Amino acid sequence: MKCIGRRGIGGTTLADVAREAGLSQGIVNLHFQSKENLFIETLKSLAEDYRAQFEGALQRGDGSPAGRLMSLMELDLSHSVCQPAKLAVWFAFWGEVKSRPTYRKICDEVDRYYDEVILQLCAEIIDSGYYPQITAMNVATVLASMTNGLWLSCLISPQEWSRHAALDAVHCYLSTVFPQHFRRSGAT
Amino acid sequence: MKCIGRRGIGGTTLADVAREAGLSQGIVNLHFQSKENLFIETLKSLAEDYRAQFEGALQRGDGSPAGRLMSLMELDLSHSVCQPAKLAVWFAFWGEVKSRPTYRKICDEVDRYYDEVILQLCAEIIDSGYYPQITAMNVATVLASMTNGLWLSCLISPQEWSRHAALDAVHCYLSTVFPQHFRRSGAT
Amino acid sequence: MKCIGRRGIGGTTLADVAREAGLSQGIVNLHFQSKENLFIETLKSLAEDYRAQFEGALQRGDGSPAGRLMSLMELDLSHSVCQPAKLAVWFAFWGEVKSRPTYRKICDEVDRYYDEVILQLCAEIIDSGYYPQITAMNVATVLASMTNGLWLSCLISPQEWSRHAALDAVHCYLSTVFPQHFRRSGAT
Amino acid sequence: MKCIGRRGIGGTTLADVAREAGLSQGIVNLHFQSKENLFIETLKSLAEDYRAQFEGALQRGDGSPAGRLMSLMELDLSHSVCQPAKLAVWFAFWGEVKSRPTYRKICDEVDRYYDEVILQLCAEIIDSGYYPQITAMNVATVLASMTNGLWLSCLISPQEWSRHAALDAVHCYLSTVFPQHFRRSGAT
DNA sequence: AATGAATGAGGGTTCATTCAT
DNA sequence: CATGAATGAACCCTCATTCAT
Repeated sequence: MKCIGRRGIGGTTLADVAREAGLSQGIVNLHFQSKENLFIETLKSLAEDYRAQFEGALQRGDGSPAGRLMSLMELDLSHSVCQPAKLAVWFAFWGEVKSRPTYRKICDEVDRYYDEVILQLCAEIIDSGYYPQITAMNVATVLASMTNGLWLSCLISPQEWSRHAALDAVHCYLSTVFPQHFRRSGAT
Repeated sequence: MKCIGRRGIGGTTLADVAREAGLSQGIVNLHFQSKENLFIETLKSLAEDYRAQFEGALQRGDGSPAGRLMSLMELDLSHSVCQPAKLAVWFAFWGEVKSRPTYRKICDEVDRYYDEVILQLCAEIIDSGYYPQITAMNVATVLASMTNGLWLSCLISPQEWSRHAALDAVHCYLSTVFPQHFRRSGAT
Repeated sequence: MKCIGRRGIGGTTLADVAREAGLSQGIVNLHFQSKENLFIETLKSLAEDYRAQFEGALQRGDGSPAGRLMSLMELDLSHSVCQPAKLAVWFAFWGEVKSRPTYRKICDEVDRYYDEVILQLCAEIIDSGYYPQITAMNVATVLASMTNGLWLSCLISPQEWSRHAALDAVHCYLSTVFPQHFRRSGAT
Repeated sequence: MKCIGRRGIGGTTLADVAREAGLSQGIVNLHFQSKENLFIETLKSLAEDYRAQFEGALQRGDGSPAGRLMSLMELDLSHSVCQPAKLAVWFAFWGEVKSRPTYRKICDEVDRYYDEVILQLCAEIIDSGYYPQITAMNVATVLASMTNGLWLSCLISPQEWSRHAALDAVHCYLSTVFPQHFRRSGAT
């Protein structure tokens, strides 16, 4: 991941990886069979890492759907997830998704699970309140796409981009659509 | 762009490009000096193309800030912008942004202009209504990041992804934050 | 010649030559048929130029063999012949002589003529004096090789190399072997 | 060196070198990093080889300055140094000296050391005799340039050129300028 | 007579992969 | 298990040469 973050996927050579790991070049192929497979395992590990944090965030909080939803949003905009070095790796893989079906499959799986959980939480929130004009699908779509989009800003203009402003925007949005569940924070 | 869409940036060779263009390999370097420069020109052209459509969308509509804002959102979710083949190229470049400062500069410029216009439109909408609890910044952040995020979904799960559902989500969001300017549509 | 002097023979491209001449690339081949032929014509021209100066030097002076010989030596160490830019071209061709028989033939012709004239002059000098222990061949060999060798010094260490010191060495040599014909100059 | 001798510097390809060495093409760059560096190492090796022979020649002989000087001259006109194949490599590099500062530096170093030693030997000879009209500088200049020039003859007209005639000329010259140290040989 | 866009072979170089040790 | 020298295919790029204009 360090290498991909530094030089991109196309610019990463097995020699780089071996050097970074302090190992010989041969051992990389011995363990991963091929460069392609190394990348796939990297992506899998990246996905698994994210999923673990995701599960952790779900456990945290007061247990209410709104709390868990907020917890997930905070994760997506946390320092851990938003580091440009890590995001660069995600975008590197997304950039190859079109031409590598295997990458797409893994990314798709993460996305699907993410969407599913968000959708479920939104549904629970709507069920436990009175929101006649809102569908869970609409809110879930907005939330899921927002975080992805915010990451792009983080990647492209890292210095100017403020995680707090983003979190503020998310909270503002939630308090607008779900006023009964999310308290209005003072606008910054 | 065809080649990048098919094979990614790393997988695109000058031989591919030349074959696709029905020309000899030498002529590519004669006109573009280097592969790197060819990619930069490609990105510039992509950015210019988007900008042209962007300006076009700004002119369309009834001229009101709300109309223009909606027009931009419709553009971002239009068939023209959302074709996976085109998005693949954008993501291919975003995937390299971290390791190629030149790519970042071009992408950043597009983003900056986009954000600026959206922010201005939101500010005008807020000025022409009564929205004491909303800041233009918050709404602009949500909108800008949403479209980027929706493109990722379009890229990763193209078959399932519905542009209309996304547009619906955007409209739902706008009618929630700006009820005086955006009529509530029937939920899908 | 300018191009060869700057970049060497291997580094000279037809595009360089055309640019230097302020002409199009096509016209070079139209006139010279091929790059190889252009180089051959260049070498021929270089040889002819030298030969013209050589003949000129032979006419100059008082007409005596000793005077003509000295005149030739002065030519070889003159500013016109010793300019590094020109010498570089000669050495560039000599560097290719082994692998290009045509180059060798031209260089050989120049050399042969040079040796022949020098030898003849030395013979005349010996005949018109009393030098029982000297053969014309020996002196001619020394003189001919000296000038070639002095050029190499001029090429390799141009800044430190003094044409006057070289000329001094030549004169010193001649006054030693042919004391009746060359006056001893004050040693520098 | 074999390849350079056969095809010149510009005509030598890495494929040639690899084939000559019985190795793959990749390994050449693995060891030498670049073609340019391969040539530099070649020139260095050539220079070192010559220097080793030079030192060897200095040790040989009776130890007197005159003996050592003659020994060096004999080296320069020896079969080992004068083989056209080797000279071709030297001239190939000299032909590029103008456009390759690195080549010049290496050649210059060899030359400088050579000149210095010859000059010193001449000075010692003059000191140990009575030569009021000769300067060490003059003789050193003649000797140093002669050998270089004789090499050119050897390269250009190898078949006709006789090392013995050249050595004879050198000896004749030395016996003329330093009659007390060099015995007059019978003229050929 | 002259142009310069276009060709395509061949160059140097990189790098995933193999394999003797 | 591990190494790293070696391979060779494929890359980008250069450039002599051609040819329609």
